[in-house]
Amino acid sequence: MAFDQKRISTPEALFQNMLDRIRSGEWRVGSAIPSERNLMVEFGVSRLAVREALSMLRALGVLDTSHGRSSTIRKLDVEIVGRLFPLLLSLEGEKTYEQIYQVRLAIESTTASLAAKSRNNKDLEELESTLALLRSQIETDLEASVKTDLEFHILIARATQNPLFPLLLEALAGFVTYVQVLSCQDNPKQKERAMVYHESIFEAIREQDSERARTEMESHLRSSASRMLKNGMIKNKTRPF
Amino acid sequence: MAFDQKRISTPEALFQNMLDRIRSGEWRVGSAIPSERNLMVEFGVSRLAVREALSMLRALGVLDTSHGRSSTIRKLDVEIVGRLFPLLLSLEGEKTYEQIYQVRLAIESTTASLAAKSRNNKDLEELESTLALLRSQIETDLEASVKTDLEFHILIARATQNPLFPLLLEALAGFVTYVQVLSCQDNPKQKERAMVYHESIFEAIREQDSERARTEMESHLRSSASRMLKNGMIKNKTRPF
DNA sequence: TTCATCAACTGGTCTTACCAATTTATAAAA
DNA sequence: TTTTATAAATTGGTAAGACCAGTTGATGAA
Repeated sequence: MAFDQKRISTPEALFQNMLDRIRSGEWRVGSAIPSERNLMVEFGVSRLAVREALSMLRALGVLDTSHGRSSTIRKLDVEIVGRLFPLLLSLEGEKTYEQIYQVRLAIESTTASLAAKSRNNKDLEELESTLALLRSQIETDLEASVKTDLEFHILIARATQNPLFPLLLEALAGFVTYVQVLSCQDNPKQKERAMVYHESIFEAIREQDSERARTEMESHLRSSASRMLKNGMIKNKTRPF
Repeated sequence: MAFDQKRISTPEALFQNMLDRIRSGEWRVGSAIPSERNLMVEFGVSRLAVREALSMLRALGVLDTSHGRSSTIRKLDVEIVGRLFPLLLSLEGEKTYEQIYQVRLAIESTTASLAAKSRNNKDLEELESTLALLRSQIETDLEASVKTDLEFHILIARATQNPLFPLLLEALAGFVTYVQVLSCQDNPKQKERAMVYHESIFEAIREQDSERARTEMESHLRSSASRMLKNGMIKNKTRPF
């Protein structure tokens, strides 16, 4: 009786069935699916079961639902994969700053490099204005500058034109920012040094020098991480929020 | 009137709330959550709403439910990410593949490098035996070799001693594997070429040559990705099942 | 033809009730 | 006393019925 397979519940079965219909193309992307009432008679189940199954599709992001209208199958893009990253990371238990930093370095050295290749003019403008904002904030509102700092990094990730990068970065950064808030107030000089890096990175991206962008980003992250660790701000565990 | 944000429905709100509880650690992984009846009084909603919210958690694989027992939280099932891939592929095959590949390259070039520095003897042994298995499989069971291939990469990620890497890789690689299964049967020669790369990577990790490990890994991924795209394996035709 | 109005959809939510596993408390048996 | 059987109490699974609230489309008046 140990290997007692969990009997699939009605909503679960419906869910699988509907997923199959989507995969098989019976329910095509963009088109409307039958109403809940119709589904319940078709499957011969209660509306509750139908609604639970639909909820599951909704949770996966494959179903678009709004009040009076009938639900439609949603066009999936990589973004929904990315949406799961934050969850993935937050459920992993406690993480050290170093672990997150390692991943961040892996991601961001690539985003910098890719951004230099793929950035368009709009990206460039946004980067520049954010940089300007950041410059003003390190003199006036250090605390706010941390948020802007992160924004700058995310803009770079966005400039890769690959939505997975900003999503992943955001998920990672959620664990780190609050630590930086703690530490930045004490050493405005560090902030200024970081500013120099930011400008170098920006220049490299503007000039589409992907190698330099990568290098500068690496240096930037390495330097800020090492001071973070040296200052002992982090200690060990980080927990989101 | 136009920017009428979709009002979040009750189950949706519950879902978010519960997700937050999980993220914040209020509901810890492995522990049981309150019963549906308790939840409905706590939130002041109907049982239907509670059940729909729980269904969503279930769909993401973060909730373990069986009949008479109370539900328990579990780590996000990376498999469910994989479940989405077939749906993703049917649309923008190449674009999707490329985007995921970019992230994978970013992650894996780093894992190879870090693994060379941090691997212990046990890691080395596991890598070696997996490599041996892989070698035998490319002659006997090509299909199974795809799975072993992935395992090899994940072992490298694990050898970094940073649990975030294998986690991310698993989520990303499920997709790649799926595609490779489609394509590998046709070209065993490619498989052999990949084997050479695998061995180079292994050697570099064994010799703790992190730079070479990174380089070989990059070459390996680049080569396998380019043939994947060139062979037109992805296209849009890949409507599974 | 144009536009307002009103039915007939559609999803959103609650209530009540009962079934079916599981766990626990309880009482009987060893 | 320990063990074991048995009976609640608890938990999830499912159904049916009723309303509410947006949306859509047909109807009919201007």
